[in-house]
Amino acid sequence: MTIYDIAREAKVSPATVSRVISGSAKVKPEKEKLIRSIMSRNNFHPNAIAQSLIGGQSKIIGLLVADIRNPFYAALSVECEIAAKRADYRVMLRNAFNDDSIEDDSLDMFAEHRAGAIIQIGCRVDDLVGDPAYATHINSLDIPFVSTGTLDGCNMYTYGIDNAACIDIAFEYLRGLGHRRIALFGGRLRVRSTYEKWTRYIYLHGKYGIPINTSYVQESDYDFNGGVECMNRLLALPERPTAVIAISDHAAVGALSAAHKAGLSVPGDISLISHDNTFLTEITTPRLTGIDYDYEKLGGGLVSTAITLINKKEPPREAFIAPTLNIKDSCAKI
Amino acid sequence: MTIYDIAREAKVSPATVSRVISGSAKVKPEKEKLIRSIMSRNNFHPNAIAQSLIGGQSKIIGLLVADIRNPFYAALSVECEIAAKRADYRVMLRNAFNDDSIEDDSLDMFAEHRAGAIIQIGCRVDDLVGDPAYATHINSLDIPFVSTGTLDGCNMYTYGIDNAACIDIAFEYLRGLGHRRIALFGGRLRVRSTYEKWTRYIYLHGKYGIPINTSYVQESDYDFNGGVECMNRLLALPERPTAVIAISDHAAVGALSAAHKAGLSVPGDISLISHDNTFLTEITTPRLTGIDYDYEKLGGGLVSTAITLINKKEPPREAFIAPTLNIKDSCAKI
DNA sequence: ATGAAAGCGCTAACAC
DNA sequence: GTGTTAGCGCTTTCAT
Repeated sequence: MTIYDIAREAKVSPATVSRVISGSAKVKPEKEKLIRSIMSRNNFHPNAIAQSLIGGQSKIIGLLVADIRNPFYAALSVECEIAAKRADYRVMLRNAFNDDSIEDDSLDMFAEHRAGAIIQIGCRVDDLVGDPAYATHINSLDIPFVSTGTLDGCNMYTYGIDNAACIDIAFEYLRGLGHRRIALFGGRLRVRSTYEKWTRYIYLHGKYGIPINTSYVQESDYDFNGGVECMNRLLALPERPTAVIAISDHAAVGALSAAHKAGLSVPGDISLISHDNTFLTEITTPRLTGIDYDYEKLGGGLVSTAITLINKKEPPREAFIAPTLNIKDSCAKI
Repeated sequence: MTIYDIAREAKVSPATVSRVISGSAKVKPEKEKLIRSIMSRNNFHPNAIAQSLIGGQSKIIGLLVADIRNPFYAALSVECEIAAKRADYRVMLRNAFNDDSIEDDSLDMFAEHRAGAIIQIGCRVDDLVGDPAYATHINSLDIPFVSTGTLDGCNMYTYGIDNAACIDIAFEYLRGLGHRRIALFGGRLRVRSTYEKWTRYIYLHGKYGIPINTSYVQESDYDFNGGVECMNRLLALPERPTAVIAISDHAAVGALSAAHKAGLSVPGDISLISHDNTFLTEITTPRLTGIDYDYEKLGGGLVSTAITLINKKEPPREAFIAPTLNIKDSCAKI
């Protein structure tokens, strides 16, 4: 079933059928009605492939994420999909699993499908020190590239989160509750967002003249076990912190578990504040207070930046959304 | 950059370039080497759109899930993507969010992209009583349709989970631990998998001559709050169960939380067994014993069924993988 | 308002 | 082994 079949049945030219599909030009109402009825009677679906072949570009946005099983990426991907749909674009999702070769391969796959734009969330765009080869690869594609992160030497656009502000909010909140011995843990310094948070953490200590206890800053994986390990290390300290900022919900849940196992009450004995506000914060006891993002705005911003570029307009090179504090039950006055 | 440009530069015909891209026929090695070098020097990516236009079909498998933020769907989607990639297919993911109109729209979108097959996990293929209109819609597409569920009147293939076996395993395990007052909760009877589990639960009571306490079977949402509510209802019973089978990890976490809030120990006072074995089972205290699925096999089976159909072969109409028991810390001898 | 026809980038059948 | 050529289904000038 093609527009030729429809045209023959409606006794019009294929061009006329095309016009009613795309609405690109006026067609006599009675003809249009006839054509539409023939199309629906035959379950006709215009061939997006043929349509794309003409423009040299498909209405697909390639979405490359680190791992959709991580609730943060899942939440953000969903918002990207919704935003894309609103603009009549579809999302082609790929997981990179922190495997460079999958990441490269995904880029090529998007290129082969002539994606209008590529959005990447996680993996090499998160590195503090970017991989030049990856930047070159991206540049060679000549496809608009948007990310929550950045990559030096890459012609790209960033729509991300204000990481320093995350720490500002968490720190000020804890400080307002009377905390002075505040730890920050989880994550890797080679990840830019984490690096920026750590930097801000140090800056704030300087600002308020609080001495820095280097043991209060701990590196780890971003997951449950990372949180467990960090918390155990902190609890073993001679002078343990009264409050803890975790780099992710997942790590925070691990930290909470470790604290409970050590017989401590949260927030009675130690306050805990998290990042990402995924559903995990709702299923723990106590529920986790944490830094929240407007996922809809973030996903919408990524997509609209991408679509602006597809339309040959110039969006801002960088934009950062402001995080907010979502107060639940895991922090208390000291 | 097209194969024509490559051909001109290599002084061969476009067909020869096509041959080296697809490997569909022998090409003199020196020519092939030259062509490949020209392609890579120019970052040439063969146009998948043009390729698809010929076959009338793309190498895309449409994957329709209820909600990727649910860890069960995320785990399964990932396996589908990996399996598809291995067969040189790409996955186009769509979330339906239990919204019928999005579900229908997604189907049409897949059809427009000439997806080779559609895999659906969740939503209307899970209903005990199928929606005939949806079946008609699927049938009209004339695209191979594979699902973990089923839909009456629909020309489709099922690759799912043996739900009765889930209950067999859980029930036998608890029975072996000495439990006789076993509750089953969560989920909705209008969902086929849940219905099958409930049915099996009742059958097993008959088999062992255990009287059924109708209050021990509770309907609810599949999420955290559903679990909380069910557990609270069970705990309010004059004779409360000694063990509980939750319909999902999410609900189990809620149940655990409710039990703790009521001052009960799990598994000391009450045993808890879950379904799905997502990462949630690892982040609770105690870690949750539960029914596990071989996600890789399930995702692989869905995809290979789809690809078999794409290749005009006939896979089994129905296949069900056997669940297993993953023993952790939430069940104890009575 | 509508039709005719060229062409998007590629593959496959056919010829040599 | 390799070139020629006819489409795949659609959009889009260019006429009318």
